[in-house]
Amino acid sequence: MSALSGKKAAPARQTPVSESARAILDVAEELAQTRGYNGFSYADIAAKLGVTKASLHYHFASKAELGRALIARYQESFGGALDTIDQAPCTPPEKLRRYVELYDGVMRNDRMCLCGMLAAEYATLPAPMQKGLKAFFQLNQRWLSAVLEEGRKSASLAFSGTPGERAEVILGALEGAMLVARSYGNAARFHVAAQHVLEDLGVGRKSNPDGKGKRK
Amino acid sequence: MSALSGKKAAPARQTPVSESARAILDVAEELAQTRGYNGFSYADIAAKLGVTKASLHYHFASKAELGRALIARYQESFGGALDTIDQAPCTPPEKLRRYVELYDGVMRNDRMCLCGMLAAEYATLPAPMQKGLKAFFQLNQRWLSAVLEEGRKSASLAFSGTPGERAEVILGALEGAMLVARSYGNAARFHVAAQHVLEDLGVGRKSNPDGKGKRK
DNA sequence: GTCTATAGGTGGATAGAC
DNA sequence: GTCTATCCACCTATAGAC
Repeated sequence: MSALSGKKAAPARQTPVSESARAILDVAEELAQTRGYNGFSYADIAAKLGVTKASLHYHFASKAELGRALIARYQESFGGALDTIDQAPCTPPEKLRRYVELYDGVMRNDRMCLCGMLAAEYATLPAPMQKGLKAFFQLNQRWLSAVLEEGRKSASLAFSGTPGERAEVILGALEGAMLVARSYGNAARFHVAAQHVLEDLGVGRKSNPDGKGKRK
Repeated sequence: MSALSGKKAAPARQTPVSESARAILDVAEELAQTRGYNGFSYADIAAKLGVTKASLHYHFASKAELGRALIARYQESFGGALDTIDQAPCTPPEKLRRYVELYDGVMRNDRMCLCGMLAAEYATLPAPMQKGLKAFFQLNQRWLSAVLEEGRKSASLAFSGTPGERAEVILGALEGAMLVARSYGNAARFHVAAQHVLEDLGVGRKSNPDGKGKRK
């Protein structure tokens, strides 16, 4: 399964790593998304893969390096998904719906956004991972800002404040909904919350794909 | 300093613990709110207090017990703050403003909500702590639901969906804004995001305390 | 590339003196 | 209540054989 929902968004020349390294990253990613960076060890990964801890160090010399690679691959994968959305000829509301679907897919997988998870542990992370998190959130914020601006111009989206400010609200709302849903609710409750976030922007349901109609 | 912003909301008969236990909880709380449950150790607390690890075990036999007490005290403190808001004669919009101020205070203290932080590590926490988190989020959701329902009846708040659903959106948005702000932005950016969350409900700025005027 | 073996450190936790 | 001393499990990481 891909790093995100499962859709392979173009072959996407991922960071050139061996097949073994990819398998390690897959397991580490799942552990990081469910238990956090400080919540798993090389022993956990080794056990799941049926290898020894020492062999992991051959591919990733340190846990810090593994963590850095984890974020880099996630960002690449997520960025690819955003590119795919941009390449499809669709309206700003439809773009936002697809954006939310990315998060929906993660939740249905019983995980939460890798970077949202790691953001909680920010103060304990090595500097390269901290930089990676900032870059990931900026990537999201930039993409959302562009979509919001386009939507405002075409009157297909309605919101107060600047596109940049609103992008931050949306990003926070989705990350937070995942965070809370994992302990308090579930994937279905996340979906409901996410739909309300879309509604607030004037994005209708799928039965209204042009997004012109607002409810409330 | 109190568990929250700093306002002492009534003497609030906190869980009956010794002065030493209180000091331990204070330090542990700060560490948990900045580094997470898996991001600090008894050694960290002992160092900050100038005592030995062994003496900590006298007050809290296990880290799991310390974590449980941490959440219990936080919930008690937070619940007290909500009671204080309810006892003051103010409108639903004003109640929400004060609710957001609680979170603002936490952020200005360079922390994030204890339970939002621990929610990320949910899968790694002992069962009593998991139950505590659920209870905290339910407390928030119930309180917000009641305020939203009251606001809808008096037409001082406007929102789509049920009060319960909207409460979840608000809670997630605030928790997520804190989460993201700590790595990507700062307390000031959290404040901006939180104000937009209020605006979306038709809550105006302080210059308009009755909350009747909505913008955009 | 993967293994065995181990180093060196830190985690939570306990026994028993004071 | 707090200390010293210690236990043992686990952590990341390395050396060197295969």
